Amino acid sequence: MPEPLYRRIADELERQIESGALAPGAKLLSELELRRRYRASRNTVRDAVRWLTIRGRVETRPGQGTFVIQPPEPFITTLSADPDTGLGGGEGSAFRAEVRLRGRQPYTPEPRVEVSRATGIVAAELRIPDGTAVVVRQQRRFIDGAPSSIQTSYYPMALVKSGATRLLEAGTIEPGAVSYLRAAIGLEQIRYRDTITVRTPDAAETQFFGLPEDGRVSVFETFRIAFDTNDEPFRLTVSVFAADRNQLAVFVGQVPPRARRVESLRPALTGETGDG
Amino acid sequence: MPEPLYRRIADELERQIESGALAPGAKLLSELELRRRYRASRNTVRDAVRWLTIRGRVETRPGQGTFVIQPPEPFITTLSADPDTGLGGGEGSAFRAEVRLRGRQPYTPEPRVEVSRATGIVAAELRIPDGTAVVVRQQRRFIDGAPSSIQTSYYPMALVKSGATRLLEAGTIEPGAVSYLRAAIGLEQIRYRDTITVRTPDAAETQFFGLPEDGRVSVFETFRIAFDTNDEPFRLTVSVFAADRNQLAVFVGQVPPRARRVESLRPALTGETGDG
DNA sequence: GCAAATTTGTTCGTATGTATT
DNA sequence: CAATACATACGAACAAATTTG
Repeated sequence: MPEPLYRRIADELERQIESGALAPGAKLLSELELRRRYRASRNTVRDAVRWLTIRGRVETRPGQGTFVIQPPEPFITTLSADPDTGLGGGEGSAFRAEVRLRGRQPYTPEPRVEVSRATGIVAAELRIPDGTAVVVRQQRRFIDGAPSSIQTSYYPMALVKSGATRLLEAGTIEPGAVSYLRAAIGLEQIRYRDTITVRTPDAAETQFFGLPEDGRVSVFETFRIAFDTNDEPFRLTVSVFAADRNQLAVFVGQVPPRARRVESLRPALTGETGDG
Repeated sequence: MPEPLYRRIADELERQIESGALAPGAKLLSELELRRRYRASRNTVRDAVRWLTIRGRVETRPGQGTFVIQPPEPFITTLSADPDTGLGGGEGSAFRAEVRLRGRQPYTPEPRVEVSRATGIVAAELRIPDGTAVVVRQQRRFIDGAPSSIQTSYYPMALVKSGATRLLEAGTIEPGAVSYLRAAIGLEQIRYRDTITVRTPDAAETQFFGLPEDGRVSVFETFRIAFDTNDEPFRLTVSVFAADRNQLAVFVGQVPPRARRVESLRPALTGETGDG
């Protein structure tokens, strides 16, 4: 019946965090002090701290202590297209514009460009045979110096042969690849489809975003297929966002206003909660 | 320099999972067997299993063993509006239609309806004074018997006074509350804004969705504000989705096709990964 | 239905290593 | 270099959940 000791300690610490007695950034008592405070063994207080760590409430730093997590100021990426530019999901210059509008500092180093062969999902979504050459353009994006997202786009090599040669150049394409394709070869993007998933980051993403290695912070992945006027897919863009510092917005209908940052509401489940 | 022992054990087990040697649903060796197999103490083996647990690769069941996670078949909810019905994000009948279209079985018990007072975010987003009465309608949704999402809508009581009395009734409003408001009091929803976040589930959500208690599986939260022709917000809908069994889709542009389920691509970071 | 065996969960103690101040 | 703090690793015992005989 009674909760295990480590949970009682964790719950008590969590209450102190919720109440503000332990503010974001504050240092918890050390393991030895917690051990005395709760008359538990060091392993048990470590279990309590680990529980809070998995829940994303605290982080431990070797040699320093355990600290209450300071949630990063979230950045909102608008997936639906801007009515003026047609850009959405932080494509091209839209990213820097959206970031500056919030009074924050964007940084987008030169994209990495390479040619590889489409396999699996890439080939299937672009409706090209497995092994067909594709241009891969990868853009890293930073906000206020912190890594924010990684965008990887796949274009069939056929587009380059049709005259869109700048796709192969290493520099940024301003204001965006979509505008360039329209200007260069008359390719019109008439619609796109985004699919959003949440998953555990892989090792490279963990490293890039500076996430904890155990994978307790997840990433968003948006999977965008863009179609031309012939209803053919001509671009696949995969964007990966660290979930602890990003939100997504979608506007449907007339005259989109600006997205507002949203705190979580956590609506209470009404009535009895255990009938499922 | 060498990786700690528990990580080496975890990595080896993870490789076996990746390679398929340990298929989804398979039972791992017991802790005692792993202890012999890797010549490590039971605690060290448990650390390895915990690592995989946090990463979402395995789950432990007391008295039974440790099993490779079987990822649930994801369900895709389309946030953008259906061009025919104007419904989006699984509103009203759109949910059951979208589920059936996938050959799966929807279940939506009667919504819970109650009147409470708007505070904080709810009041601010609906632009009504703190403490104003609101109708709260909460809908639980199941797919193939498994809890899938919880939708909570807040309507200003003023709508009821204007004649939309069915908002207070406990039954489902078919085909949806939006159509009803248009028919009953001429209220037209001309646009909405969704904001999507990922967070740790609270206790009630953990219980409803049957998620692990340590909060390692996160939830999506979509925050929808709907506006009428006067550009006034008249509805706030918060939907919470278990992130391990849901994906979201957004269509932008002409003639949305059907969303396709997407496996994660995990695009490799090109070039050196450590310049951040 | 019950008892035994198996398996994970909790808690303690102890020792040593590594990172930071 | 010393002190402090967290990380890793071992051993041991008992509890709780589940399956098996």
